[in-house]
Amino acid sequence: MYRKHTCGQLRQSDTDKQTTLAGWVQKVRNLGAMTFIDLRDRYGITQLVVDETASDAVKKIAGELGREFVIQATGKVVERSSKNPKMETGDIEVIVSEMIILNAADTPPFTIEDHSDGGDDLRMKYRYLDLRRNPLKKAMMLRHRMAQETRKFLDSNGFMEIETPYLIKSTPEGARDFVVPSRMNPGQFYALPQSPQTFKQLLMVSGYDRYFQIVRCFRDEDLRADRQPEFTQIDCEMAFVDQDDVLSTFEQMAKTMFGNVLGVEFAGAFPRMSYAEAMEKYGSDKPDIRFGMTFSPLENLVKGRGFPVFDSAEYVGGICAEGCAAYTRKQIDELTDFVKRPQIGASGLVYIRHEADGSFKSSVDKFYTPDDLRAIGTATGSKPGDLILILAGAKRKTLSALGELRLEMGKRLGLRNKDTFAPMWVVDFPLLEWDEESGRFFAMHHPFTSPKKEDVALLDTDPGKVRANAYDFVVNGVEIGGGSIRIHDSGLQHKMFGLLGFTPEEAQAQFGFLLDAFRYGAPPHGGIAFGFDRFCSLFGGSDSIRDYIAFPKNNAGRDVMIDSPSPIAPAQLDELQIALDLKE
RNA sequence: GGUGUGGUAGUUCAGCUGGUUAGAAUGCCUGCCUGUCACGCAGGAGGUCGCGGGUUCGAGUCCCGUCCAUACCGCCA
Repeated sequence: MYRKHTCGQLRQSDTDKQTTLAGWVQKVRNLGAMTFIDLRDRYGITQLVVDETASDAVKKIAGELGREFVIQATGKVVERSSKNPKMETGDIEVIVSEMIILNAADTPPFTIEDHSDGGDDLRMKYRYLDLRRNPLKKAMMLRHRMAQETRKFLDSNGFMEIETPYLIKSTPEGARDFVVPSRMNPGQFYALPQSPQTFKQLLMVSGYDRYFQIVRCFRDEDLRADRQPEFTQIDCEMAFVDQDDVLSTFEQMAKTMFGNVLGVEFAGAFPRMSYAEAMEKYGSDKPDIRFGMTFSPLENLVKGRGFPVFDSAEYVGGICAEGCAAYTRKQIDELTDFVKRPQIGASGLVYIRHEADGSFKSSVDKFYTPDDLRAIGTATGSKPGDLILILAGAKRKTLSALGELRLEMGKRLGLRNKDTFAPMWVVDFPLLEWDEESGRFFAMHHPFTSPKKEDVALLDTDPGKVRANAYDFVVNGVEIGGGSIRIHDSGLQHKMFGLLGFTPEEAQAQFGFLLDAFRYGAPPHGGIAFGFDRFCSLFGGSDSIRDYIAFPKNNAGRDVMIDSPSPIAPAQLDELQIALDLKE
């Protein structure tokens, strides 16, 4: 037995006990005739003391210790003469009588402390050392806790955990697939799943009417702080349900997780907002509703006064930033630069100061009378001391630019507190999205999403107007989950593929298994998938999901620790009958 | 594919309009130290200024290219 207690376990009540601890040397403080050693493991830190009572052998070993040596120490637990209230084990220490080095260690390239001196790439390269640090340990524990709460909730609500294959079939829709060559079928490739979508639908056909899986998914697209090429979903599907059934079930799951993991309770139901309303009021399909500052349409008030920018605009909208009337010229210039950045793409920013004395001053005084400005103030709900910010232009683009400006102002005004959670459902997404470039419709969610019953007739006349039984779970402006009620009728599914530009033959070749299955008794069904990594980072208060993944990939999709991806041996390529034809 | 930011000691960073031998902190090594817990004190070692080219009497500093990291846009049904 290597240890009797862990390094986070001993308390004053254990005084006089004989113990053996094992762990990593966090710090050695040699005061000459006595040496203090902080011994660390997953559970905490306990102070060891080598004093004058120690044998020469123990003293010699104490002198040889370095950071991160793995040691085992035996001794008596005693109350400290000078306690450390900052440590959980700070009331006691262990007077060492025996000590052995289980494994010496090279000096680590960065400090294993809460605030490490290591930079990101270095810590990625030595991820196994980074994981020894408290912040990472906490993140891993949070993830573990959330996975357990998920399983507990779904299990107790009758969901079955069923594994679906990772080696599946490449499909043309959606993200780029990762592919895996098949040795036994030369020239043919598996694809790694972007999600187990079709398999969970087939499970519904099989009668497993409540399924879930905490499952790895793969997408070969460029990375972001909140996007990894392999990521984890809480993937769920239910049969004999409508949209309300799915939403209420998973609203309950989310509330259970908020409650059990964070101790955060929500009084009423999560708000539900249509996609159309989210776009009109927040300029986003994932609004951050921790704060208001919603958009006010202003076309009717501003057009026809000779200001060309507004007169020619398809859309003019404003937000009211509370208490910002005193913004300096420099601050407003900063905001102008912000909205003019190519990523946002507005051509300019108009402001109206609602001064503390009730008067109005604007950057467009030349075109608008005080009464005009007052009317805009009323429309945007401004009070004395507020600043009204107005963007104009093509509707879609301007709404999203105004949305970015709103988020920026929310940040500046401290309205986006990480400890505040504002969950919501966005519903009634459009079924289809027109793509100018390829001149065809794409499924906004995926091709298996059902249209709203009352909109089905529009499929033939105006497909772009059809709303879907699709929904997203959004918290604090982050899309945490999304799903839909699926098509379970093979006729409707055929029609959908047709709208997406598939010939019947192509549809049969790509999704024949699903269309076939629907002919053998498919129940009405629908489901949802949560981005588990994002869920964890939301709970942990971080914008990056990498902190919640034990071994993440870097910006270029590389694992710098194991140095992957990497070339493979010619013999391996030969076996796969693959020849490389690298450009450049 | 594009834009921004960064790359200087093991590590985190400073280094001004180009100018003597490139600094600090921390870590590391040596010595001293009986109550430390960010221990303290004294001393020491440690640098291809990412890489390549250019401008210049002279480049860590300016210019061009390139690589790496990172955030975002495109992309992500």
